[in-house]
Amino acid sequence: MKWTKTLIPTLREAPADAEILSHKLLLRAGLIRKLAGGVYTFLPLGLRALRKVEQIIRQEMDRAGAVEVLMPSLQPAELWQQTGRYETARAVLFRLKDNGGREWVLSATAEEVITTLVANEINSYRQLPKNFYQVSGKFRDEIRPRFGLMRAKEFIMKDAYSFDTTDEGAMASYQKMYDAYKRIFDRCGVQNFPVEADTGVIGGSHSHEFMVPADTGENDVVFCEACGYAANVEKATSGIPKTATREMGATIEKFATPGVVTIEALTKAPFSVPANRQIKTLVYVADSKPVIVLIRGDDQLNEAKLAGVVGTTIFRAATAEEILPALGAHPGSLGAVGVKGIGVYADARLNGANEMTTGANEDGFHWRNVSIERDITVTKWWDLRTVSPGEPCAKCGKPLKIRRAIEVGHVFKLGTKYSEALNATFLDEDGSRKPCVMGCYGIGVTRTLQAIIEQSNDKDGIVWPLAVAPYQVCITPLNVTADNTCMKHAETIYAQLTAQGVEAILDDRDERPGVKFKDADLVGFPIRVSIGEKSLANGEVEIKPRGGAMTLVKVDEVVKKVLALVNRIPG
RNA sequence: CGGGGCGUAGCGUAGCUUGGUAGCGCGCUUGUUUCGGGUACAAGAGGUCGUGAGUUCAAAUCUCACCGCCCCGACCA
Repeated sequence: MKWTKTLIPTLREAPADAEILSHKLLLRAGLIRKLAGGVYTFLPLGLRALRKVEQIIRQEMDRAGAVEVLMPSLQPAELWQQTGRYETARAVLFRLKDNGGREWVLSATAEEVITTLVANEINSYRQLPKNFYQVSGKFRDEIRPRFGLMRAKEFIMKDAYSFDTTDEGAMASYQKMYDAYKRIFDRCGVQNFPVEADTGVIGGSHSHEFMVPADTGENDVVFCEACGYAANVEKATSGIPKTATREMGATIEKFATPGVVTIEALTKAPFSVPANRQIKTLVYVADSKPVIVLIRGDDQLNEAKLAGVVGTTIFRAATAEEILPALGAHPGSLGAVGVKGIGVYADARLNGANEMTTGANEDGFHWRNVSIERDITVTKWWDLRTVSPGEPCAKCGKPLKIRRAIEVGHVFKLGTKYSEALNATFLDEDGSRKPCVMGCYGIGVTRTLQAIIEQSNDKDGIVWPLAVAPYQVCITPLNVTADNTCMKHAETIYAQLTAQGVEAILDDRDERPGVKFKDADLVGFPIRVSIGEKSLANGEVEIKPRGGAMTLVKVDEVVKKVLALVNRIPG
């Protein structure tokens, strides 16, 4: 490809609406342009890089035994109603009506469609297991698109769905995908690691997210350097001790605490109750019903864990106006002592705790000497607290750390939720009809592309891993007039490399060398071959790996050297 | 949706407080120059100042509404 034939609109300055480095580089290097918030056009170079990522994904999915299909983006609303997700996923679904008034949704994911297909086409255990995948546009009405491709309203996702006859089979399918994901991200040249992930309201124990470490990531990952434990903070647990149980005896007692409405205030004189002897009482509204959440005064609630126990993600903190009639006091004086008729979910760390202090549901009063077991009716004990850095690892006891990361992939064992709802059943060997055991596996393709850039750059621009670079080699003649020797050599080298299957771009712009070098660095081509009159006088041209040192090679050796570089660099 | 901020040429921005000729850098066009890391000089094109209403003799500037965009929070590949 010749530079002047394609479109590479590089920018010296980044548009003001780009905040993080990878987003700025995507724009500055001329890879994408914004059409609207969270909606982007891929320009020729961006598309080439995207296709590289997709191709790696396809190869590894095929290798893992999955088969590619392509499902429609337009899906009938009834299908989503059958699984209940028309309501539960309402917030992110793009919904529309055709001119006849029929309701549709734009594909946010494809469990309904693929499960319907399997329900219709697969009848026997002899046809299983199967794993179908696709690479396609997905639409989510994100509450807040941000960071360019990181969180977009329209994006490219690889989604795969496995169907097995047994739980063990499903686990094997899951493991295949887990292994394939590791290979995919490694081949993309991006640092990555799997973490245990929250399974949300579907439940189950098997879900991993693949993370790319980055300070601009939207996920907090808890990890242990000593034993390798790693989990999304939404899921992570630690070996932190439970609250000490003291000698029983003290009787529950109400005391006046005028004006004290925070944990912090109660730790001070004259009360001097340490935060770890207080019970924090939070009120949430889940599925329009109030629920009470109890955690220790010095702990933080983890809302993802709360979602797991209340069985819905549709919840929010209750307002003071809702709390007053329910409990009889304002936030700051709340407690669960004697409360009945409202669900009370207590963090496991409080199990067995006594001589605790908590609000009395009477403004300006607290209880002391509360024994949870004796004084509070707990609906369910559950892990509800958020792990903090430095807490001991539950497996090995060493201190845990937390870091930010970008989620690029997610593998999930689904079970039979969808196959039951949509009747994806098969006849087993013994003649009995059973629902398929499913798994689903997603990779954010466009997000992965940006994560690679976020991780792989320097002050001059992108530093593409060879495997995903839009072009492997940029040939830069410093003089482009047609009869000039630089240009003639450039054309020859370009033709030879192309004939050898190397993806090369020839910068035939009549620009000053500085401009060409800056642009080549900004775009980040892994190898640059520069052809100038000075070195040509010695029969030499330059080879410079991006971010590496330049070497001079004889003109007739350059193709061989470049081929060696292209083959040596992993990918 | 809650909180904060911003909309002036393709990009980055000044001007707004205190109303009166719309300015600068980059990019773009033409010419000269330069020719190994964003050359220099000159000439030029390019603007509904987000949209609409209001106040005023006069609005980029003041008021109101709407739209769009960005950041923090809830959602997720």
